[in-house]
Formats: sequence, structure tokens, C-alpha cells
Amino acid sequence: MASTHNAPLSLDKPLPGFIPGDLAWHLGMILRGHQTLFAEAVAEMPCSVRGYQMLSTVVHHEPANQQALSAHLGIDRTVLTYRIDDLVTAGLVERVPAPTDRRARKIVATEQGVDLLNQLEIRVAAAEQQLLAGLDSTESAQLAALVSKLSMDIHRAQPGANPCEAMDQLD
Amino acid sequence: MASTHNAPLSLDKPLPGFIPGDLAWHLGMILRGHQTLFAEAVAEMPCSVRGYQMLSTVVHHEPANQQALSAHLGIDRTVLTYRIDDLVTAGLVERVPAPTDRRARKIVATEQGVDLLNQLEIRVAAAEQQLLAGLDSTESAQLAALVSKLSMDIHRAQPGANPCEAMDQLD
DNA sequence: AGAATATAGTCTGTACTACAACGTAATTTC
DNA sequence: GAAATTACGTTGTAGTACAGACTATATTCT
Repeated sequence: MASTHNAPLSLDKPLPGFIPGDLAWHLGMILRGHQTLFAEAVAEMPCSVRGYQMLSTVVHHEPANQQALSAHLGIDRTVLTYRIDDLVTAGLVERVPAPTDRRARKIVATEQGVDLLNQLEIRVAAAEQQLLAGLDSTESAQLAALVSKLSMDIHRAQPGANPCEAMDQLD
Repeated sequence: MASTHNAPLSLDKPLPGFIPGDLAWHLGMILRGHQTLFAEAVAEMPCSVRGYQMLSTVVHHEPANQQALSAHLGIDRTVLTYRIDDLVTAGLVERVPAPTDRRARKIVATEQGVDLLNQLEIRVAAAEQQLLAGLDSTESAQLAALVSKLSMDIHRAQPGANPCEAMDQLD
């Protein structure tokens, strides 16, 4: 808390050459560009980007129940219900009753779901590369590190916004 | 085109320690955190963040017509219509007929609009600072530079996604 | 000049999405 | 074992984006 980075918080120098609010504009631009490429890459996926993210989370993080999944993704749980329905209908995931708690359901990927994810991950990685094509590898790595650090900070700082305990169980 | 940064595009090493799609997750997290703080900062503003961005763009970039404004903001023109209506109703901007083209309208801020923007910019800058509070000033500057560069690249690379000629007139 | 085409902005209807509110079943607390 | 809590699902509602049609002006072509 008493570290050096509290000093420049005097908000005299917001950001070099930025109009207040520009950060949002740039972030929005990046996210939109990303979305476009991402959506292209996962066109076969039901629910598009969201569907991919759900499947990816299920496979890589194995959230214990739907709450953990929705918290991780920042999706309202009532929304998650029908999103999962779509994936179930497509045969990509299943709702299996949790052994410890009969109210809860663990979402697990089917074999088909894993296969599809494996295929799509290649294309998603390529899309991410394409997004960052204008940056050299040093810059990409810097950006990745900063973005990762920031998002962790935020998810820690924001009280109710995104508990996301799912992550904490895994690191 | 023949510059060095094309070499690492072999997509063998997507991003250090990232699962494909993680970039989207981190970006989404940051954007959501940002939105929350931003929305708080501009609570008085009609249309919240969008309203602020419109007003800011009008004041700082002076787009010649609504098309330029909608392109810059990445908003559909039919949407822009009623968003502007809201700001007009609130007395923050006016539609003045463009002198050169009687079809077009230039959106200009009223005195009240400029005043409000001045007030809010302070709070928005503070919100941006708060978002980046976890980064030291070097990191913030790095991030700002990278984000800015990336968003410019993207807006250039994406064909129809965001023409945004408004920016080009100004740099 | 006059006809055809294009452009700026608006309006209308539609489809999607998030979310609040309520309901049900299972679990935990006291 | 009664009350409160939690996990999930369902329903209804409001907000939002977007396609399509429409008006007025501008431009282009012949």
C-alpha cells in the first residue's frame, strides 16, 4: 500500500496524450475488432463467442457448478441457463448432477465438445495473433502481461462486479 | 510489410501462458470494470457512457456530420438518431444545419454541454486513474501506448468494421 | 436541363438480450 | 425439524441494435 505507485495518483497527468475517456474508446475499438475476428473464428459454435468461452471454461477450469461458471464469465445465472441449453442441444456439453450437492449441476464437455474446442482453439489463437499483428513480439508480450495483471487487479478490486472464485481455486 | 514483426506470426507460441481465448476474457474483464467506474463517474449524463462519448467527440473532434460521429463511435446511424435526441432534450447539444449540405446536420455542444463535459472530464480522468491504480506509472504509460497503437491498427485493418474517417482528419 | 443514382438523416417494426421477480428442490443453520 | 439459505429454472419486461422503408437534398450521367 505504501509502494511507490501511489504517488502519481494525484491525477494531474491522466494519461499521456489522452483526452479523458479515450481509454474507453481505445478499449472499445480493440474489443470490437477482437470480437469480429473471434466470432469469425468460432462461427460453427452455437452462441458464438460466448459459447466458445463457456466450453473453454468448462474444459480448462472445470467449474464445480453453474454459479462458478457464470461468475467466471461474468454472466447472469438466468442467462447462463439458456446458453447452456443451447450447448446441450448441440451436444457439446452435459449437465451432470453434482455428487456432493444434488441441487448443483456440473457442466462437463462431451467428447464432441472437446473435439470442437480443440479445433477452434487453433483458429482462435490465430485470430488473436492476427489482432496483435501490428505489434512485434516484445510488445505483444508486454501487452499480454499488462492486460493480465490489470484484469486480475480489477476482478480483485471490484466488490460485487465479478467474484470469480473459479479462478482462485485453480491458481 | 517486410518488417521484422511478421516473423513471429507463425502462431506456434500464441501468447505466454494464455489459453486461446484468454485475451478476450482479460479484455472483457477490463472493459467491464472500466464501464462500471465510467458509468459511476458520468451518472448525471443522459445515455451514460455513450452520452459522454458523444459529447466528448462533438467537442474535441467536431465531426462534420452525424455519419462521422457514428463512424467514430462505432454506432449505427439509426441508433445515433435517438441518442442525439436525448442529448438535445437535455440541452447539451444542438443539431445545426450544415452550411454546405442541407441534408447534413452538424452536432454542436451547447454552453451547458461544454460546462458539463468540463466537470465530467475530471471525474472520468479520475476513474481511469482508479482503473489503472494497480499499475505503476511506467506500466500505465506502456499500456496506454500499446492500447492506442493497437486500436489504430485495428481500425485501419478492419475493412468495414469502423471507417472512422473522423480521426484521420484530425491527425 | 432532366432523369437516374447516391447520400444524410429519420422512422418503424422486429429480434435479441439482460435482468428482475418468482418458484422449486435441496441443503444448512439453529 | 422449522427457518433460512443456496442452486437452478421459468416467466415477464424493458432496453438495444439493426434491417428496411421513407423524405429530402446532392451528384452524376446523358
